[in-house]
Order: sequence, then C-alpha cells, then structure tokens
Amino acid sequence: MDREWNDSQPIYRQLRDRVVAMILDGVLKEGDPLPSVRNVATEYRVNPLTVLKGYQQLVDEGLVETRRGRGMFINVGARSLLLQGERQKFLGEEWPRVYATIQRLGLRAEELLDGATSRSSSDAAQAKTDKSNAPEEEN
Amino acid sequence: MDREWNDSQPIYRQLRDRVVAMILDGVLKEGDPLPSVRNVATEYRVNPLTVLKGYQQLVDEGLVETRRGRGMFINVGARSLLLQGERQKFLGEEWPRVYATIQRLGLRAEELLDGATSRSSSDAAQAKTDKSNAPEEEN
DNA sequence: TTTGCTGTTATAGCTAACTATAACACTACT
DNA sequence: AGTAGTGTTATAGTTAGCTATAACAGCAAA
Repeated sequence: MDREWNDSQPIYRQLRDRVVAMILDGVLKEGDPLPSVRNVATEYRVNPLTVLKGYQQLVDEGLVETRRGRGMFINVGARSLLLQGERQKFLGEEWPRVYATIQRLGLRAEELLDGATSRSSSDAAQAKTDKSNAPEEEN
Repeated sequence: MDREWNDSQPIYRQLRDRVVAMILDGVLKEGDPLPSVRNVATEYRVNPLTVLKGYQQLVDEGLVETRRGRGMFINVGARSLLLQGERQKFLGEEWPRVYATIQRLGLRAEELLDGATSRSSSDAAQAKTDKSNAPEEEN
C-alpha cells in the first residue's frame, strides 16, 4: 500500500477509495474491522480527523458500521453493494471522460485494454488514426 | 460545451483541461486567440481571476502566449507539444489507476468499447468474470 | 480498577480555491 | 481624445481541506 497522496483529490476521499478497493479485492472481508483511525493516522502521517472523515463517508454509504469502543466493521452486503454502485459510477461518469481522452490523444482503447498494465509511456500505442485532428496551419 | 463543473477538481484546472481538449480536437488552432478572460468568466459565471489562473497555467506550459492589450494566443507547436506531454501523463498516471479499477470491478473490454460514450448507467454491464474476487464468507 | 485500545468532539490555526468589486495598463478602432 | 476591447493587480471575505493538540466516552482484558 502506498504511503503517498495524490494532489488531484482530497486525502479523505482517497482514503475512502482505498478501503473500497480493499473490499472489492477481498483484502477486507465483510465483518472485518477497518484498521483503526489512530493507526492509519500514524502510519500514513495524517491527522486522525482526516481519516475519520474518510471513514465516515463509508458509514454514510452504508458500507461500514461503528461499534463504540471497539472499532469500525464492514457490513454484510458491502461488497455487492459496492459492485453495483461503483460500476454504475464508473461507467456513467469516469469511463466516458477517460474514453474521450483516449480518443483525443489518438490512442487506441483496445490496445490499452489488452496487455495494458505496463506500457513504456514514450510513444506507446501510437495513433494510426489521427482522425479529424488535422493541424492544418493557416496563418 | 458544458456549463457545469466537477467537484472533484478545481475549476481552474478543469478550465485548463478544456482548452487543452479544444486544441487537441482542432477546435482551437495554433495562432488562434483564446476566448477572452472576461467572456469566459461571464459565460460560465465564474470569477475572472479563476479563468486567469487556468490560462496562466497554459502560459507556464508554453502552450499559450500573452499579447498585452490584445489577448492570449495559442503558440505554434502547441498541439504536438500536447500530444507528447498529455500522452505521457495519461499513460503514466491516469491509465494505470483506471485500469486497476476496471479489473477490480470485473468489467470487460467489449462492454467498455461498444457503448463507450453513451451508457445509460442503469444496471449496465454485469461482470461474467468475477475472477479472483471471491467473497468467501468466513465468519 | 486500572490499562489500553476503540471512535468522537472541541479549539484553533493554516492554506488553497473561489468569490465580489474595483482599478490599472496596454492596444486598437473611431 | 474617446471608447471599448484585451490581460493584470489589489483588497477583502468565504469555504473546504488539513493540521496539531487535547480531552471525552465506550469497551475489554489484566
């Protein structure tokens, strides 16, 4: 697990996303306790309040339950709830945006979706189709 | 062009991204003036300073040039500069994250490729392959 | 009962992002 | 000269995100 943060999104949301990922990946199973607020805060060198804020979001989404004095626990049904919701969110919001970017950059989605994980990033997946984007200097 | 903003990123960055998209799409060509700070501010009902901040970013990236009293203009070479830089950024930062999400959600290439832009977002695309993500209750 | 772990609340302060309003400085057209 | 269009700077206030520090409250095991 990374110990670093992305400046493109608030920490508490990234934290929420990490827990979600862990649930989807089966690292955290239903009934399991979340790593404690204080532990996470210390380990990632972040303020406890920030962690709490991320966790509270999970509570609000019905994924996690608080037991006073004991900790926070993953609810039953959390995973399937997530699979539904996150898929919808991804397909409805993120993917269209990403797909547009892929086309804009003249990359090809199929290639990216195949091997994908490691791609040198230099001139990777060059654009055969430079469609509709003719520079066409005209001054 | 949308008139709305995304709460997941600051407006000035979204603004910068939109101009970048317009350059890549050929809507704005090299030598063309950007829509004026005041116009954009009015049209999108945003503070001029916010627009300026987005535009300044483009200047800092060497994509755009300021001509006092006249406006801001797209530099020659802007587009190819962008194709390089944005591809690298996308493949190196955004795509790995997105790809991980896709796998996590058990989505399949076909589903992403056919509808792509338009996806109703209802219960779209169930995952036949629930690979490696066995819930396996054990409490 | 004490110790040690949970989540939670209270104060207080900093910075980034955004806002409103106004003025300044340069260029071009009339 | 005047007007209207550029970008830019100045002041000042709000909100969200994050921080440090400290205390409160519930639970469980020694």
